[in-house]
Amino acid sequence: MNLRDVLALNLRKLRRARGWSQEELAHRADTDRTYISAIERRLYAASIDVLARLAAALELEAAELLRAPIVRKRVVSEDAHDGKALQEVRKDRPASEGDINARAKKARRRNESAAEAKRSAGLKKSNKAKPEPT
Amino acid sequence: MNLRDVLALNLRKLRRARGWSQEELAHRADTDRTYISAIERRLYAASIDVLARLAAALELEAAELLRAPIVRKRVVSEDAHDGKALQEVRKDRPASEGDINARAKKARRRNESAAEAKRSAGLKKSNKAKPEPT
DNA sequence: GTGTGACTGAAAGTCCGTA
DNA sequence: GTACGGACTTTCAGTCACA
Repeated sequence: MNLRDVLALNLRKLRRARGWSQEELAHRADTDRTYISAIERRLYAASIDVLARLAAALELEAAELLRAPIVRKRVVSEDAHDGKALQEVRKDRPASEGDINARAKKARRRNESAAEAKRSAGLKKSNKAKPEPT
Repeated sequence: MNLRDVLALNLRKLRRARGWSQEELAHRADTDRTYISAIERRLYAASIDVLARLAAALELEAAELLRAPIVRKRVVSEDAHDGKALQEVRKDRPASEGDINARAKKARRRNESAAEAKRSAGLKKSNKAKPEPT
């Protein structure tokens, strides 16, 4: 689940929760109807500028638009709890979905041999927390 | 404080907290060295695609990168507390800074008279929570 | 009310260099 | 280690007509 999916899902859900059409949201976010449609269909990777406008239109924080949809996992334990028994869990898998945009890989195909050697040579205090085996 | 500012501040802070150079982060995020520099200088409104890569590189949620920087307000009460006495507060002002990008205004200059009338005619259940007197 | 193709201008994003 | 410049390609952002 990449951010396009998250944004698309959140946008559609939040928009409908307010009873707004795409056009209505588009108007409030100062954008076009078809653009909202495109975002909800994951066509574009919206910039944080439009993200801010969308968040403002929906009257919530921009960060909320990028948070994975909440999946409430009910605790079925024996002792009866109240609402606190519900545990919020987000489907936040690393995910290995086929990437929509092929462009991102362009940067990945750079000549790393030179840069890698040059950089790792200066790696002294950098914590290598991400081995990243390609 | 718009999202460019938030991202710039968060990125620089989180990057330095890990002791990474811009180039180091750029490498981990599969992007360019100069691009990280540009983001930190608020030159671009990064797309959510790069936002995802940056978050992955920093090993945190993308939404965290867009959350207003935390300002810890120390409670100076008489009884000595431990770390729990610190209260997290985010500077989350609506803010009215002059917008950097002039392009966004292009959509704002549309002929609203027609669209407005057409839309408000169908406004029956839509909660007009945003009067927005321009 | 929404999806879609085509189109265009502007900005994102990459890559080189220099200071 | 970072800022900043130019030149370049790709994508976004915005709009329209049509289904």
